Amino acid sequence: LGVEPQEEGGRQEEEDAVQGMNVGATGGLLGAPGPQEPSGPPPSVHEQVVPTGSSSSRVIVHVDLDCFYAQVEMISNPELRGKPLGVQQKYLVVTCNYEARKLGVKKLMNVRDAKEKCPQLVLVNGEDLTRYREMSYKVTELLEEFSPVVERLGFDENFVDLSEMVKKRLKQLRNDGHSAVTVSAINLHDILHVRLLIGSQIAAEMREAIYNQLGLTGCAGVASNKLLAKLVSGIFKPNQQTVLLPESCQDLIHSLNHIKEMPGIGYKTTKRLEALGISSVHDLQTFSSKILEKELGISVAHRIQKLSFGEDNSPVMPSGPPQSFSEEDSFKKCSSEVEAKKKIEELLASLLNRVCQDGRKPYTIRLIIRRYSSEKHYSRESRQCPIPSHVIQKLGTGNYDVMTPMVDILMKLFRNMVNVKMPFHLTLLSVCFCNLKALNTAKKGPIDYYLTSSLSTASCSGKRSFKMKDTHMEDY
DNA sequence: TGGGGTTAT
DNA sequence: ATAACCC
Repeated sequence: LGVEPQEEGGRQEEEDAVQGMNVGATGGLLGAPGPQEPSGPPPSVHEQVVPTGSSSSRVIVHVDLDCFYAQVEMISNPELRGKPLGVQQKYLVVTCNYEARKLGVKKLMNVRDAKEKCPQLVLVNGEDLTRYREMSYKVTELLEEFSPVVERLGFDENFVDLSEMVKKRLKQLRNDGHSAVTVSAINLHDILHVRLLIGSQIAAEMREAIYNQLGLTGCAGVASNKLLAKLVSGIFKPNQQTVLLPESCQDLIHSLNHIKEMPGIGYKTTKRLEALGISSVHDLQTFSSKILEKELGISVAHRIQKLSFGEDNSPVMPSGPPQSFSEEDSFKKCSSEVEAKKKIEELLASLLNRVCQDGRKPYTIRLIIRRYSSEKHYSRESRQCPIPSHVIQKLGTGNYDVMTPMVDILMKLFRNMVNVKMPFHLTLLSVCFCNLKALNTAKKGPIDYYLTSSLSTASCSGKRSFKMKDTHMEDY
């Protein structure tokens, strides 16, 4: 984008800009929030300025944790800090810390290649996602304290709609008597900037909170929509943040070297676009809408062509609790029913623990397989069915065996997909619980809710459960 | 390519 | 149930 990374200097420039509008008296509006000096992440803030404007009135932040799994591992075992660290799943290094990246290790690199590039590389197994998942939700919950509208994207990214928060802070600034906000900034151009800069200050506060409370560093991008916020968060990479002012929008999207880098344009669409001779953002912007609609369907065509202009009106959807829980395992070969059953039992056992802790109940169960095929990229098959109501009822109640009926169901689904009388070769098994419902389907008053919820937590965790149940009942 | 997730059709 | 997308 023709903008140099800025450390302290970048902050100075922005403080100047803000003070020029007379809101600097709020103190460190953009830079380091006050006395966080030695421990906090350097809240470097960058600002792009170039002409042309597309402007909705939202303020969105995209928060993206740095090499998340590796950070969690370094928190679990501080001895790993300072060493090149990779997180391994099967024969892949799925992510690695920045020490490892400096030595040439890349995400999703083969373990052999990684060791060759970097013999000192320390590897930890990351196939069990439990700790990552838990930390991930802590981050989301922390962000929800700032503003309730938080959308998760994977385990390490979150969008937050800051529009309401920014509105409140602007109002507060006016009440505090910052006349420029009421008088000079009636200028529409300036007020857009001010709102984004306030968003950037909130982003710095979010990163600071994530670091102080959870020990994690990450990047943030602030812009007027999700697409732009996401793209801009990746400009200055570890532990920095960037705000996109509207005039820089076109520069940002044209900094993409290929349409495949556009979030929302995936593998398949990229292939189809390339077949039409479309490879750059400019190609997509100028391509005939009519032909694009015919090739991709009106919905996809319209959406991705908007994306190519940096336009994205999709709302930040509050993720809330997960819609599904699944566990999967991949392997070189599974070719017998007994073998499959063992693996399915393992997956199911972990899932039952998770679903129990969640408190809600799944009404549907699904089994997913991947068959071996020598070069036919990717394809999974699945079978699902309702979970019988008598099994659902036993779900929270620890002393009844829920494994046996569930395994029976799963093996029926298995035999429905795989003809076990013929040779087969599977490379993946996965079990998924979905269609989750809160246990109090008969929604009465708050009383009813409180009772059912305490009973379920109680039955979930063994010995403590009765105590918890009693306490709750007495409290009530 | 792993071990997850989501929504649309 | 699958296909597309995201990490």
